[in-house]
Amino acid sequence: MNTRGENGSIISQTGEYALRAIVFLAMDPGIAYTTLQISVATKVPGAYLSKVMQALVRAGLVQSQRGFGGGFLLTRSPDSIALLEVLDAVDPIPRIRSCPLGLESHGINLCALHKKLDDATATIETVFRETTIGDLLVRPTQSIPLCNASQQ
Amino acid sequence: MNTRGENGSIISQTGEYALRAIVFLAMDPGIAYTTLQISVATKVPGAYLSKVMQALVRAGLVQSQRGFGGGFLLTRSPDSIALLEVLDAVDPIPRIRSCPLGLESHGINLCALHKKLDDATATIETVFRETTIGDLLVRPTQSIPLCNASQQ
DNA sequence: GGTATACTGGATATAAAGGTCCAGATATCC
DNA sequence: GGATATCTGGACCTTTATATCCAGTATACC
Repeated sequence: MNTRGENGSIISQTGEYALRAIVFLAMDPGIAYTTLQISVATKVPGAYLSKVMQALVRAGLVQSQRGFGGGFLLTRSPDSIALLEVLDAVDPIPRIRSCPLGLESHGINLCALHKKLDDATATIETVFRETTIGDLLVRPTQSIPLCNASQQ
Repeated sequence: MNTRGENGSIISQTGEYALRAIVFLAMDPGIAYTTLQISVATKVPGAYLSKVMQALVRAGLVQSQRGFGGGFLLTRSPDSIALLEVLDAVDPIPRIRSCPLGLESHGINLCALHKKLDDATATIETVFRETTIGDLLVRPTQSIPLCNASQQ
């Protein structure tokens, strides 16, 4: 019913865009990049990226600077930014907090289903909480990752 | 950018509907239930559930019977149906198979990002592959789960 | 101060997911 | 064989996520 032709990820397209932008900025901490520069490098539609960056600024993850020489800049060290924070800034991972069916007449087994679904959600939430942007950066001293192998 | 007010799950709304229906049918294997009955019990919009059931029939998970006394029926034992099969029937979990940016000029760090995202996806895919509908059913011999506690 | 650069925020457009409706096809019962 | 029950499939509507556009504002340079 849903082809998911474009997105192709468990997180929203917007969430992915936000992560791409933050990772890109993290590659040169201290240097400001414009929306256009980030857009080209990360292949995110410029006009939409503009909205995404605004959300990241509001969340305090990124600092903006207008005018000539302006652009966007991380406010913190990449090692201190969890992937989850970035996702939360634009599109939080939805947890199942109450039974979607209501309590009255719902079967106990459907309850077990939602427990399982939320457990799975909690698992990836934990992964994203414990992984930082810094973890994704390839340092010069480290070996080159299997980039070609895992993509082609 | 996305409130996700309704769905509230890491899988699509449609995927959740499909799971609810299958779990419901699994509670009484061998008995046919109509769209209306399933709809009421699982609180899935009837007209839409009709579409979801069609997909489950096409996938071979469910058998349909028209006319008086008809309805839907599981084709297999609940213990042999993985959650992943149900999701695949309506809305497969999207894996990241190739770099969303293309290879040429993309940063190696964005590659690491997608690797991480796909790893997380693979994790929940595995959970859903190894959990069966039967696992969600509460047998009479088992104790009552913490249904009220985890929902209200 | 004028000009060019760049973010901000609101309005609007497009695409996809979710949802409805109904005529048609089968099946059962009497 | 008529009446009723039920799934099927196509057309259509609604809502949400994604994406675009542009006027406004702040900043830097000369």
